[in-house]
This record gives sequence, structure tokens and C-alpha cells, in this order.
Amino acid sequence: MAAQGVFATIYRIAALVPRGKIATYGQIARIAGLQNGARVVGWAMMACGGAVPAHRVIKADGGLCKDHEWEHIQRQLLLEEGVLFCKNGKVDMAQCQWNPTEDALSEL
DNA sequence: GGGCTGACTGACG
DNA sequence: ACGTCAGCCAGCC
Repeated sequence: MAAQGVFATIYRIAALVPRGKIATYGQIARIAGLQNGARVVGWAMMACGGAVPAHRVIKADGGLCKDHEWEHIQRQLLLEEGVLFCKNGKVDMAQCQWNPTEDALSEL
């Protein structure tokens, strides 16, 4: 896989995230084969154009993108999917962080 | 064809 | 706890 670049792999992984769960940029990057390619993932999400549930991809600290209108949309979508939020306004990663299974990754 | 930028992360001072 | 530095890949000038 990844013949089209890490890009395709990232989309593939992001699409595997089930409804009501979330994953971090770094997590997806690591799965995609990148050790510190979180930026690539973030950029991929920006360019996804809705092709993948980018709203399920958040920062490692449970927060959304620092300052963007997208943050509001993301939070709203996550709430609709049943993702829990902490008092600080961050995602309850302990409950909603996606735990990728080997079976799911084998489809990559 | 070279260099900068970006929805990030983790380590260091 | 906060600011800075370096590392990854693809797209744009």
C-alpha cells in the first residue's frame, strides 16, 4: 500500500475510525508508518475535503486545532457522534480514543 | 529543482 | 507550566 504516498494510507486509517471514537494526528501518523509525521496527517486532513471523517482526528492533548472555524464544526460533529468532552473543553480521550485493532490495520 | 509552509508532537531549558 | 527546536511528507512559488 502507500504506493500513492502516505497520503492514501492516512485516509485509509482515518476512515477506519468508528463513529463515536477519535484518534490523534500522531497516532494515525504512527500507524501510517511515520514516527513524527503528525503534520503530514494534519495537512492531509486539511486537504481531505470531506473524503474522510477528519473531525475524528484531534491533537494529542485531546484538543482540536488551535484557532480555526473548523474547531467549532469538529466539536459539534463529535458531540453528535457521542464523543464525550471534558470540562476543559477537550475530548475525553480516555473513553473515546480509537484503539486500532490488528485486523483493521491488516486491511491497509 | 530548491526552499518554505502547514489542522502536529515530543523533548529540552 | 511555558517557549523553543527539530523531524516527518506533500504541495506551492
